[in-house]
Amino acid sequence: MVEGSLPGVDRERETDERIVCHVDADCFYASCERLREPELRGEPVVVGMGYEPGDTIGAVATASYEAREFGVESAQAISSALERLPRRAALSRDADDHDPDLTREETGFYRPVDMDYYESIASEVREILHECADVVREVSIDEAYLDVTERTAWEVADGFARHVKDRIRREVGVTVSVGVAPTMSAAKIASDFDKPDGLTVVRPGEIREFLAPLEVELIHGVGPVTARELREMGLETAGDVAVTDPEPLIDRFGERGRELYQRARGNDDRQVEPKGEPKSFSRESAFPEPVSEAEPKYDQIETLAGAVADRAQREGALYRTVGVKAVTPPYDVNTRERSLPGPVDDPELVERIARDLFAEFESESVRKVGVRVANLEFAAVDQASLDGWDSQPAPEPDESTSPPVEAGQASLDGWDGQHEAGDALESNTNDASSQPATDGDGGTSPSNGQASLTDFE
DNA sequence: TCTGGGGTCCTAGGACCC
DNA sequence: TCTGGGGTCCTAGGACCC
Repeated sequence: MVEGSLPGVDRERETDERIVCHVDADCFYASCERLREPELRGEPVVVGMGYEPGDTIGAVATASYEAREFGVESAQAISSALERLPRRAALSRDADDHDPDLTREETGFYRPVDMDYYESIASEVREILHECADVVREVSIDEAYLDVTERTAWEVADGFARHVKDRIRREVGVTVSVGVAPTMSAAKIASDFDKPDGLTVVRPGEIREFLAPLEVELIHGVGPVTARELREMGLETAGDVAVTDPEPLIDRFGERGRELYQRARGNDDRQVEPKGEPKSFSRESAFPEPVSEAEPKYDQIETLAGAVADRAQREGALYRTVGVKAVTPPYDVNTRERSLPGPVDDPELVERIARDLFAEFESESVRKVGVRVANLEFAAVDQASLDGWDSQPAPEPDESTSPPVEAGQASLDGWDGQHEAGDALESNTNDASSQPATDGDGGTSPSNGQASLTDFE
């Protein structure tokens, strides 16, 4: 019943009176683990990277509310988490390994991240969300905005939200918190307001009052750095920001300052829109301790380059920019990137460019490395149609599969010794970038290939 | 909090073009 | 060529989010 629109209400609505629902799963990874391991219910559960017994680096991805009571938090290092909440298995397996005063109640369960499984649960949730709304924006695996303007009305919005929550709990088995408000930004804050298993409705006209007492870091987009600066400016709450002179905010934070001011006042005219294609793919990994020797770093760069290129290929993405990241002690993040004259799908080239860009850090102490591809273009075709030209089982460096590579190599002259003297080699990157546009043999380059298949999606 | 991984958006300077 | 203004692309870094 709540899913139908009520007679007489939808015609009169202004566009600025949307009904936006923000749905946020409660400690999603932990809930998923409990789904397949019901013994974990009611127990402290910590899910994270590097949680295979024996791993020493890693961090908390999700801590159940029981685990949070011990001070375990998201993004915490595994070592800190284990100090606050020892591993339950350690208690039972090795009685000498822990404080003898430790009771069962002071230990928790640790599980490694299993994204494939969480993804499968998330897709069940997504299905329900799409049945409940006309427009859904998935923000992450456990979070989405719904525009439900046409499906409900303010008078019954809480019943609608309850219905969404109940369906997800009954049909999937995880709990979510829901916020309903006239704007995305207020809905987001509302879903967080009463977690876990929360339901908060903020009606039009109530936004300012709802936001006013909230600490500034609760505003989306305000992190530790901005929060500290705001406090230095004497602004502690959203209400403080809402009534301050916006000029100093704009001077200090630019566009973000303007936006922050508007958000604090409850103004946010963004519409709920589906997410669109990704803009980049990346992989990174940390060493157990900083590495100075070149070899292990290059090995890792190669592995990551391969993984990133593989991901792009699986997703049907061409990329025009390749980048690397080197994190040096104490925690300096360095990035280098290079753009190619045209989009390619060429794992070998990703590897070569990544190695080349990384050379600068070859002999430096590095604690973490990463590889990234960006400037993506998606071939709007299904995998079967891709088989003909870019999904060969063992892709040969075949000119016909990725013509722009040649131009790319030209821009790499000087390090791989492949160049001959010639016009292309005098070109700088910007000159070279005009080449795809002047590509005369339409149909042979991947970008042309995809253009002709656009209608598939 | 001595620090994991995968993303997004913004800014700012320089190159280059008209 | 003592020299304006606008626009775009590229690169590096930073803040933030989950």
